[in-house]
Amino acid sequence: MLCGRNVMWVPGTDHGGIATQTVVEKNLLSGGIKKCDLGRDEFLKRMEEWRMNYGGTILEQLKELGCACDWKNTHFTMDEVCSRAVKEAFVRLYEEGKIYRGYRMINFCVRCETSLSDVEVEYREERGFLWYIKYPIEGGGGFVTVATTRPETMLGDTAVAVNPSDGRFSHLKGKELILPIVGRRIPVVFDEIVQPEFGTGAVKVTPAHDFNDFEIGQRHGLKSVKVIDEKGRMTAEAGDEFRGLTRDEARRKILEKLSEKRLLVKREELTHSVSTCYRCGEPIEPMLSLQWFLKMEELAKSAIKATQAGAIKFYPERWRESFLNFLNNIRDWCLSRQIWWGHRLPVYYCKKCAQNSDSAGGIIVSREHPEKCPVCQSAEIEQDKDVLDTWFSSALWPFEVFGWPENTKELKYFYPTSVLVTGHEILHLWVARMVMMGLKFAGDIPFHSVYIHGIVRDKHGKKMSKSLGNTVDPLEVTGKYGVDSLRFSIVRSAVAGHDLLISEDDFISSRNFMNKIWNAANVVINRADAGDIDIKDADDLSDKWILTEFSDLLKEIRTCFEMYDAAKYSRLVYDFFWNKFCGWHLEILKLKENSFSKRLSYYLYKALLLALHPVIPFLTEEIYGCVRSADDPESILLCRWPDIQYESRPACDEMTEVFALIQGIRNIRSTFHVPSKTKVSSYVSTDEKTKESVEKTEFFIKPLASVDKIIFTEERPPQSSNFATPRLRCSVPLGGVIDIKAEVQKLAKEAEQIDSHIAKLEKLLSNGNFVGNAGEEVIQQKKALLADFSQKKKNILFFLESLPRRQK
RNA sequence: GGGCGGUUAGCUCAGUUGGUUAGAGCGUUCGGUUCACAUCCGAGAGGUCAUAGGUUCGAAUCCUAUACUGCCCA
Repeated sequence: MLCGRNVMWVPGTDHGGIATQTVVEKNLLSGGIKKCDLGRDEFLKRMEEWRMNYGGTILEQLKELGCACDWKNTHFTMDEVCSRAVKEAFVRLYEEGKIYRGYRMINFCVRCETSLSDVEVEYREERGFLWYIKYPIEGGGGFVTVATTRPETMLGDTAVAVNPSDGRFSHLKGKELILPIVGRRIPVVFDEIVQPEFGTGAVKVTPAHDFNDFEIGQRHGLKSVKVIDEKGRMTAEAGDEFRGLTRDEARRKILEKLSEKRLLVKREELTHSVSTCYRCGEPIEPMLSLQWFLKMEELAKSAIKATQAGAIKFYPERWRESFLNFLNNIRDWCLSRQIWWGHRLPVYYCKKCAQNSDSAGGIIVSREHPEKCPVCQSAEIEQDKDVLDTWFSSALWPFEVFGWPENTKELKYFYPTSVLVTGHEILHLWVARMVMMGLKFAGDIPFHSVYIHGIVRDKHGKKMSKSLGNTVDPLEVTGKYGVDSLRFSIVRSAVAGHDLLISEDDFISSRNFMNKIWNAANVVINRADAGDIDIKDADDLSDKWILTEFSDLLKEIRTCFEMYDAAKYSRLVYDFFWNKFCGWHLEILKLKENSFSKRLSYYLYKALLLALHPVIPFLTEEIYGCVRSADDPESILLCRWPDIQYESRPACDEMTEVFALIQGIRNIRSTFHVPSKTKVSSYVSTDEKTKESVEKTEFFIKPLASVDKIIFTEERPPQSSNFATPRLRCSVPLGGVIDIKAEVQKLAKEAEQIDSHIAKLEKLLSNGNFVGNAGEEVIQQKKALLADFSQKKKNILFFLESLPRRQK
């Protein structure tokens, strides 16, 4: 809203480490080039080229959509400012002992050839098999049958585990088994984590390739044998005959051999969840690996505290739970990635020191590339080959874009920022990390509000995807329907917390609305007048009504913005503009000569342009150029948000009666197919006050209802169709076309409906509990409603009694 | 397995702290070439608010259970 506050919308992009590198690698591969052929430096040049060509696409789209970003402050996570911040943050965390290097079980994608953090892993239900394999008991006491979904990992087994409470296996205490094919002697261990219901109740333990097994291994002091390498091939430790095979090849060979040895008992179909890489979809290979980690517990605690204190609000609120749940169960963050595209770790190794001491020796973490080792002065220094997780740099975004670690003017002014708009799928990956890093480095939360938007889907609710062919190219839509239509369509269906389904029909509907706004401008320009007005001078009933309605609208809109409810806002302005402003106000304007009313219409239209501007920027700016006066600002962007406060409830009540009269007559005309050219007469019986309202507005009632005369009389003319409101009776004589029987039926049906309402209300109002418990306002409201119904009933009864009774 | 949503008109959805005669858009039916707009105007039809209980003077709204459905986490 144009309220005169300083706002900065920082646009920018991240480098999308794994995803971007994968795309470029694929492109190169289609030309027969592997990244290793190019070497790191040359490959990074290609990456940079690609980024120059495509990296700005999303920013161009934002521009196309008319987003009011501060383009001069555009950032990229690998630009100078951000890179400096990343190094600074890493070094500080290392110096505090929060960043460490260690052997841990990590998720590894053998296709992307890199480690992944926990949050970068997705689970997918897949149909597979559960194989039952017999492991001979050492000393010839029979077999133990284990069940596994991944037989190829058996080469790395270092134990078989059973639940200690499972009586079926108590005889195995202290026994050893012979690992088939390999021949290794492995112990039977007893561990609570084993579920007796799964498979046979005995599971193989592969500490180097399974998170649970790793823990079992830790508890029972088991060895880890790594049988799959970073490329997804079997290692030397898997044995000579398997070395170099892919996981699938190894699996086939093992199953064959087991079957030959009659150790394969059976195979069952099983649907199980497979962990996959969130970027390429390949199954994850959990493995033991030397990586860099960030300790999260303390960082998470501060974020939890801030969230629980209400410093950060979520829209919709329920995401707060999901957010806290993540923080409460947080694990250390694996920061290193074995790819080339990204921020190289500011970590250096002194070869000499490393040789002379254990693995922790020789590590230098520094903002600058060190010339020589601070310990041994050797110049044989090598930077770590890995790069940082992209999200590490994204996590610093809210303050790095303002020049952190320098305490710049912008940082002081704009931090903490106000609102982050994002999708729920990166609530953990990005939002949580920004909050933690913001608290850690900028000393405060990065934003007070997080708005979670839905995902755009097609009209059947399917996620848009290129393979399904149901994607919508925004530029195609804007070319066809205009940017404003696209914006309006999306915003109108963007109800917080819901995915939005959009289709061609929505764009058409929005386009029609744009057309309506444009056409209304014609009416205003041709029939209304520019010029100053004081709304307090409003005297005309319909003017007072539209002013009240508009004032109400502005109030509601303000609430919508405060609640980040853009969908409701769009609906409100749409409804007001189309139905109230165009449907009634402009139609009435056409019939007026009053100079105040003409100026008011012009004034209101201009204010409406402003109210529509946030979602319809281009069209409103265009029309503004046509309707602005010499004193007005040059652009609608420079205008103040309209501040119209006006209230006349009596005028609204009177207009309600007038509208009901017009609609009642139109209804009758339509029912009897009276052509619009044919004028009818209307006989109205009403109270003195309503009579005055009708007289005041007769000049538009007549043309809008196609009525030539309005006669005030108690009489009901014969051969007429009739309708009633609480305050008036109206009869329209139509001669022979009237079917008395149908007329009676119509009125009787309406009377019946009213009776049921009256009965309910009477019951309610005679209930002592209601009168005792309900608020005074509600009671008055119900009484008024009952009075209205009773009046209307009376009016209908009048008609029924005066109509000729025809029995049968 | 744990957690969080959703279920309202043919379709897509609104419905704020319990009190409106349950609404909108699209679709549908009928009628319209009045000089802003057929990308339009007017009028209508269409809902036992998933089901079963409960709380309450009063439930689409709160509680419990069930069914179907979606998402997240393990």
